[in-house]
Amino acid sequence: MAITETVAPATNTAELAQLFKALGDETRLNLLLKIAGAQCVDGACICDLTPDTNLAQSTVSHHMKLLVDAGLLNRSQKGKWAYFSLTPAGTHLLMALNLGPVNSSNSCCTD
Amino acid sequence: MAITETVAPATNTAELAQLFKALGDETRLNLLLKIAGAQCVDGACICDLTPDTNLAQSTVSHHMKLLVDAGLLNRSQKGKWAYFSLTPAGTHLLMALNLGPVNSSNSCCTD
DNA sequence: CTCTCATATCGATATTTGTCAATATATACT
DNA sequence: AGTATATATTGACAAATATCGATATGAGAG
Repeated sequence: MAITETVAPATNTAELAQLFKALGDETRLNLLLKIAGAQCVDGACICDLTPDTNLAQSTVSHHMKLLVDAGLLNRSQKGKWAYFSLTPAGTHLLMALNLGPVNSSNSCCTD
Repeated sequence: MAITETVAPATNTAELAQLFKALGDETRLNLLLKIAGAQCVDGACICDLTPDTNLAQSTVSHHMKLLVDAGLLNRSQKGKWAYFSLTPAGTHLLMALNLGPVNSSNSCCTD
């Protein structure tokens, strides 16, 4: 049995568990899903994401780092802002789980 | 965006996070995958599963409970032994993630 | 250069979680 | 009944984690 390399960046159970751990927090899961929903625009910056959470900015920043480290999100600096978007692996994972607006036709922008 | 009911027993982000939390521990993940691999036979009992883990019996029992509570495993008592097997949701989830020996043709027993 | 704003990092703390040993429960077997 | 075995539950403890406030970093703007 091969741990899939198509769905996740994980190659063994330890890494796979780490990936699920990243998803296993409601705050992070909501952040991820919100970013998945923002794929049509430009991604999302922490300033956009923080208000919904009712958490401190530092806490949100910490969660984002975990999601990036898990290979689910990309981080790109644009001026003062840090924008986050799904990695291919993250997109693939959400698709496999039927989560988020990114489905088989990921042409949400061209509609 | 609807949280899928096809892949997971979860209906909202809190439950979904709980599901991922159940998967987000290497011990539990290994237990789950081993049980997935034992689907051909009769499921697996804790006495079979415990030795591999190098953990106390009570710890394994505790993890099994979490996996059952997450909706991933069924528990059935057979005499003195408790046997565990994947729920349909658990099977579906592993298939979606391309994990375990249970793939699109789940006819592992008839081979 | 200085000031401001967005984000990251650090240190501290409260909560959660994984683990074990001990005990309880429940199911056979004699 | 009495014993042995398989699993669950309980209580305790250590490690991990989520959170915050304070501070640091870094990138425009004036």
